Amino acid sequence: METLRERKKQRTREALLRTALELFTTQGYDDTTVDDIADAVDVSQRTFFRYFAGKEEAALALQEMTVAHFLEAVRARPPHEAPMEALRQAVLEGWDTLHDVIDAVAPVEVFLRMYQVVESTPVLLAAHLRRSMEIEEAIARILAEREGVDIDADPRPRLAVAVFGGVMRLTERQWSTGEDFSLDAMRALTVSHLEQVGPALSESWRTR
Amino acid sequence: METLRERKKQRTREALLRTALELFTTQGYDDTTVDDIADAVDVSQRTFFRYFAGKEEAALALQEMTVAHFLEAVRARPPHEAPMEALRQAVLEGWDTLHDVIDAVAPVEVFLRMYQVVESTPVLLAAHLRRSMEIEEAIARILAEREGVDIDADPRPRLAVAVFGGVMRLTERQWSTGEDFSLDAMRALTVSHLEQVGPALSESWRTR
DNA sequence: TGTCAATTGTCAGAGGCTGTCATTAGCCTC
DNA sequence: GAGGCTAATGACAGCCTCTGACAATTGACA
Repeated sequence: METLRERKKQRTREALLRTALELFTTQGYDDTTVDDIADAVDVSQRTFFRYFAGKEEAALALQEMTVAHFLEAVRARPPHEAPMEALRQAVLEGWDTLHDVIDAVAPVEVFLRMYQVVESTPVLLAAHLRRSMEIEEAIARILAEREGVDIDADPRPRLAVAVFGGVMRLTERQWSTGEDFSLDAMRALTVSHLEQVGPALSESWRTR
Repeated sequence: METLRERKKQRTREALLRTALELFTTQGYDDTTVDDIADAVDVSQRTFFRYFAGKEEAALALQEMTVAHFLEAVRARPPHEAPMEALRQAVLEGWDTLHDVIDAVAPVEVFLRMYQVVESTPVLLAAHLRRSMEIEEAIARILAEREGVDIDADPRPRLAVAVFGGVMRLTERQWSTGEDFSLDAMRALTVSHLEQVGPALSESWRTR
């Protein structure tokens, strides 16, 4: 944060983001116009669009901050771990260290409430899912490198990530619509779901 | 198709849809405005929005037509099949009988090209993914009923569908970006991917 | 044929987003 | 520290998606 100019820019961006999140979580995403946000920060609407590609980008900014963090966690997993176990541990680690990434911008509570906003706002949920797809591709590449296989010749990296991603998205949904909306609950649900993937894929469920 | 009024409505809707698909597949989704479509059909823009909730709905209309068809295929699977196998057969059956559903509105080629448009247009891809999520919930309910388990007490139906859905979305993506963009290729890729899910989830990939 | 209801067109307007251009304000050099 | 340079902002104007409201049209039906 060198010059005054850069500090001002930083402050404007943070003010815009904080205000946007505040409005999104209190009056909802659709009921918040870009003008509302810009007016509250006392800048022109045009300025908002110079900092964010669109309303969506502001709404998903917090989640985006956790992405790099999670990818790094995957990369840092010890090589002897099996692929799925590495993903599992990386996710849990990501939740456990969420504060380190989020706190500088917003309290974790805002992050959690935004999660619900995303899940309950069709256009945001759609954007979130598309972004998740991109992230899955990135993870598949990390996994392939980790295991020393060619990602274009061997389908297993992308398949493993697709399965993992499917389970994680289900977990997100269940979590955000359930009653216990805490990080602990998310952690527990993740563990539980990953444990039951095996049984769910087994031949028959009736021979339980 | 009783009255003249209803026939006219039907014709207007079909003209709008056909024109929309034509324009989307030739000049792209983003470069096609609703006015373009309405003008080509010689109706007002307002009329377009009376037939379709938005541009998206027109773009995804063909895919939507196959959904009910696929759900029916799942329901029709013999009860002795294991859940995952039932889903697998239903999907393959869906592809094999695509003509029965699509041909009345558009040639299969248009369906295939729209698939590529959807996959390469961010906003459409996002909408498609969100819709896929809703469909997964519907399938999970069918599976739960089939197997006689409580969908809210037993996580296995949703988990199985989440895994299956993850693999199918990967398959869609690989297919739409590959060189062989035929129904046969889709069929083959589906079979191949589902065969390799097991190995991809196994402990280590290096002991191959 | 005349009444009723459904379909459509027209108009106005909100909201997201972009290009353009003038203005402002920080930065840097002499 | 005055002046030139450049980055950031504001102010418009405009396009596109989508919606509400109202009037005009057109099919349905007695």
